[in-house]
Amino acid sequence: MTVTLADVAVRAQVSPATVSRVLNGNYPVAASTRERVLRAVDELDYVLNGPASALAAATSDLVGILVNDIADPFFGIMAGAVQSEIGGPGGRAGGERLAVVCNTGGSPERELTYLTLLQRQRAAAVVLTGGAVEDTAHAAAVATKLRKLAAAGTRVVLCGRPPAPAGTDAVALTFDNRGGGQLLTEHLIGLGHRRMGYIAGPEERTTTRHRLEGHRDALAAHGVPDDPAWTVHGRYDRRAGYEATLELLRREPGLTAVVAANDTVALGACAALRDSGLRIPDDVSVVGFDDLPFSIDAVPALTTVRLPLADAGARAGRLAMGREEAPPDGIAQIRGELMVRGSTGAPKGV
Amino acid sequence: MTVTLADVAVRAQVSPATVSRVLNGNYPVAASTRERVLRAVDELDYVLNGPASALAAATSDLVGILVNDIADPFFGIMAGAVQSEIGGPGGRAGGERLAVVCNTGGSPERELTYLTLLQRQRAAAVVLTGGAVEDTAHAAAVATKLRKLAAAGTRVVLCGRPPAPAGTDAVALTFDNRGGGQLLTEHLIGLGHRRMGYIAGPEERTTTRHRLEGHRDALAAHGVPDDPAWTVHGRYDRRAGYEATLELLRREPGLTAVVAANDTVALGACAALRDSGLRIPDDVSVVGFDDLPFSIDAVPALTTVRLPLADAGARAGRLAMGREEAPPDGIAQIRGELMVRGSTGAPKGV
DNA sequence: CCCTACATAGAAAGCGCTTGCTGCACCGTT
DNA sequence: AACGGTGCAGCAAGCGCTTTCTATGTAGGG
Repeated sequence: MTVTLADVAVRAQVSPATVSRVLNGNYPVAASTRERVLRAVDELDYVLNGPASALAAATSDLVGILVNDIADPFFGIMAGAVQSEIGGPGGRAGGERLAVVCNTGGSPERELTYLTLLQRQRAAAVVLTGGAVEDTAHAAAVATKLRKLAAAGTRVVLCGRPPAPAGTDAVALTFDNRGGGQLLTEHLIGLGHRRMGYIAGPEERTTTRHRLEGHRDALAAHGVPDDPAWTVHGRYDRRAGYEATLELLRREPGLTAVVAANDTVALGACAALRDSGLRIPDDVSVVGFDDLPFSIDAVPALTTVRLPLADAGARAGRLAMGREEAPPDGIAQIRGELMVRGSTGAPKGV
Repeated sequence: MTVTLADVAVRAQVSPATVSRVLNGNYPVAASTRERVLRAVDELDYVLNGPASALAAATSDLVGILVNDIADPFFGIMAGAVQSEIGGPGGRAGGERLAVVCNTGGSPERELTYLTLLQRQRAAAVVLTGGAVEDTAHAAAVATKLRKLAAAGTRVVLCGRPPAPAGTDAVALTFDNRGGGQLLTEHLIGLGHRRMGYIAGPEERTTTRHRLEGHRDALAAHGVPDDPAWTVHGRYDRRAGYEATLELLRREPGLTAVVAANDTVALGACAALRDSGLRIPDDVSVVGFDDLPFSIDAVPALTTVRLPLADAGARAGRLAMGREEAPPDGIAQIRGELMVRGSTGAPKGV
């Protein structure tokens, strides 16, 4: 019923082997023969059977991209950039690759399951984005999985994620979350803030920890008091930012600034402040992290740290395709850039 | 080197056929045998070879999701919902399916290429999201492709997209863009607006046309003048909204409202108005479309039409899996809900 | 004019899995 | 006691492609 390689071969009056070679272009085929084959392909409207091809060649053209939340532009931007580089349609590379974007929802189990699924598909490469979960058992399981993937010829790239344990020869592009956190808090300290609330992400994520550490480093470096009660953990979403802000205000009505784990959380914080009758930045300054597209449209525009998400994703894509050399030691630290905008100002009375 | 079904069979002292049947669970296998097999699978850490399985069974567990822009939450939300329903890890269904999210960037060619790629992979289902391009040649090409996919057993679902030509037995979940556009403009007319600018999306998209038609229908129905110069086309992004607004202001400084093609564009419009020294909604009212999460955080919050993106995506996922009955005629119209918020008010002097 | 070299095409052996059919116990019937 | 069922397991034939190895035709070199 469906057209197969053999059908094309018959029509072009050549052997199946020749058709395969024309299609793969990795073996000399006389120009006239090639043309005949291509015409037959066209006339029969032949479409290669991917699974069969993958089975015979022991590799597929699938590239997996693991993200925590596909509805979050933070991941969408990276995923899009990866995809544009791996040579899918419209990508600049030749071979046509299919990007498989997998939504883990931040769940370690799902992450593992997706890795198995990709292993099952004999994926050509896997890109893991976003922070890792700090759970020893899980980290070990992931490392094992990655090692197996690598052993099976799947290239593994971490994008915006801390390096995997040694042994996994995965290339890592990590964001300098710590440095970014420091930048932000130093900016606030420089403006005169001394009582700053911190809305952190989920406790067990590396991203959360690093950003928070950066904040604390800055506080310590400048001798600014750091009350544990001024830090609240929550999810990386608007709602969490809203609620955490109300909670912080309850605990310390005298806060002059709120440092949010990321831009989305910061928006929630802004909403909560506004609803509490506080003006930004006159009463309370707010900072975010990531510089997602909408941050500039907040009113006032959000002071934040810009992460080059698209660049990082593109680079990860190239690394996944072996089109770019891995950084020394397989690790590259990517810095963020402080974007000072309207949501921060000097505290009242300074 | 890699463990195969045969290895497991040897270890469990059964035939490969039995192992396959245990794994697929679609054939009676004695409990004791099953257990032995499962233990062997576990001990050997066996991972099924997807391509081989797909080849032999003539179907795969890949589900394709085509989106215009993966970095846009509009699509991210739908894609995430589809994915959670198709039974990937964490999904409620049993079988483990891999969602392949394909980023067309709105390009017809890429759309076609991706469909071919999915056809090549013998995808179990394909979900197309977002408006279609109104180009006869392209539409015909897509229809042909969809027909072939369907013939090959791939289920096709359109989500937020107008129904495909008859013959393609694709189920369509379409958004009532026209009705939504009408709602918005009627709301403005009701507030007293008479000079409204309209920032439309790219000309050739169905979504663009339908929303614009809704707007014009409302104008006509209420006898409000409709100057063609008050409509500007642009892309569906913030930048386009910003520039289009400046252009509209240049053409007609007396505008009292700006109707944007979607929320993202509306944000750009707000920024342009603000930068022009105009207050929202005191000087100019603004409305968007879609009600993306960030719309409520705009200041003032955006009046818009809420589209149940997550619900629609989930439903599309279920349809793609054959877990939900198709609507009569294979078409379901999904209405939007008017969300009146702070960005609209009566024009000055009313 | 024969021999070696090169360029191309073909034959055929899998790749690892699924599945229709067959085989064989064991059981309840007549 | 012979027989048809029924429940499980195995055999073996592919699924459609890639790729190694071999065969052939042609062109040059001696």
